[in-house]
Amino acid sequence: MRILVVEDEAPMRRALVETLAAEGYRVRAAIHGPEGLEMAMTEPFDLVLLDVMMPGLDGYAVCRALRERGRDMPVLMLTAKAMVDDRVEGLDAGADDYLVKPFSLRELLARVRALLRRRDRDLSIPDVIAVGDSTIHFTKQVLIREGSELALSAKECGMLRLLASRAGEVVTREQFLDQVWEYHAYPSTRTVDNFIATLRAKIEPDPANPRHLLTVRGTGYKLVT
Amino acid sequence: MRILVVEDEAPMRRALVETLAAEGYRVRAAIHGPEGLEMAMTEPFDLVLLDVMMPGLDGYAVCRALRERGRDMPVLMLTAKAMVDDRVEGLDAGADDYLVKPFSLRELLARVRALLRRRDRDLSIPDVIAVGDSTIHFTKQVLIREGSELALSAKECGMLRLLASRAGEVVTREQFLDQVWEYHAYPSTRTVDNFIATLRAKIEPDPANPRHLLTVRGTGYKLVT
DNA sequence: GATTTCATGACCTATCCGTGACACAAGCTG
DNA sequence: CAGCTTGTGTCACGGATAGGTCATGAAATC
Repeated sequence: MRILVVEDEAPMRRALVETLAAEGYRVRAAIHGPEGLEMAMTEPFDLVLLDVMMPGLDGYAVCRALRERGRDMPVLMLTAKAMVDDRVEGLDAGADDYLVKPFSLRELLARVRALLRRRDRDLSIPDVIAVGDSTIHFTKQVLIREGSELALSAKECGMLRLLASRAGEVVTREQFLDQVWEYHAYPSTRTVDNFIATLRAKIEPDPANPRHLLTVRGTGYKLVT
Repeated sequence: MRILVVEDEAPMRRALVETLAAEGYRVRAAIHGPEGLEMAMTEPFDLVLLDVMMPGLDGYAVCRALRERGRDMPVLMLTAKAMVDDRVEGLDAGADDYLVKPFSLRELLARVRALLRRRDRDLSIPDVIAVGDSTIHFTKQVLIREGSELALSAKECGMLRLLASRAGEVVTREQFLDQVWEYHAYPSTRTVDNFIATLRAKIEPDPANPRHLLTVRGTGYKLVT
């Protein structure tokens, strides 16, 4: 398996290359966006590891350019930010997965393996989804029900996105905190419950008897569309 | 779960030990690198909490020494620095996760839980399994039989997961309590029997004559798919 | 500085879990 | 084979606990 690493910071680049090479991957490295794009266009790679924060052409731009030119190999973004908004930009740009710095080497390898294993599965979700009689527009951050438009806050939107990406599956409170909240912000798990309440008030016809945003006692919540 | 704390500053060390102990973890502390290394090599720990900034043998060196000697328990680094170079050094050294000071104790606990859980997940079984004419979805926490969907409680799901990961083999009541229940909860072994009964009611066509969830008298239970 | 958004704690409720009691089944013993 | 013993099935009740909800305050955003 051939992997392209695009990372401008030398120590991190070296660490990535060495780690991946030690696992038996054939690794090549680019030191900035344009070089990475050039290499990805002219050589065959099975996966691209892309730092978001680079001077000049950043990770998003490189990824977008790749997709526009028809390259569909999985792209794993390395970002210092965990906010949903950034993920949205990355997903729009065509990234397949994210790794938030600082990350462990094991985690990196696990993600790389996962992407290579099921590379043709589309992890992104549509920008517009239907839940019951509601319609949710993620980029607009609104929910439309019975003709009226309700605004969704950033966290509400992030929670819905996570739930929708794993529709029918149980999402734990810790997973919400990991994925939706900032890397360093760790509110109590009760905060999650409160957001569920406000989401229910907006989505459910009868919030006291939820039919879409279900509680799974002892574990978390799940979304049934 | 046993946790080793290696931290030279007394107030921080005390805070860590007390917080973790209050959560029910069995905690031991070392006041400098060599002592921590010695303890980690001679006693069994499930996780190591390692301060980076210590006089003499620093956290990176301790971590690297542990890995070189074959210890592979998760290591959580505590660092005051968020610089890339330091992260890279930590990755090289074999750390699994980072906490950048100052951090909240809640965040600490969340990361500890996450690291400990990651190990349990390696009971790698498929997300969907078939038992008799039932289908079990673990991430959805449901059991489907004859077209209808039955909810599984957290404990029920955990017991099934353990049984399935060792299909055909006998699982003792003690093993159920160890793996499925939380570390500080230790109910009587009869509780296990009760859960078996409710599982049979959901899985078995004729619960009085179990064909899949079999009793092994004097030992425990086993799952035959 | 006003308004929206987020975080926390307290109180209440529903329910799931844990226990003990009893009945019954399976082994063992003589 | 009868009787004893030990282990398991089942049931119902009480209590612990997780989640719903609300009010309050902090923080961010404009």
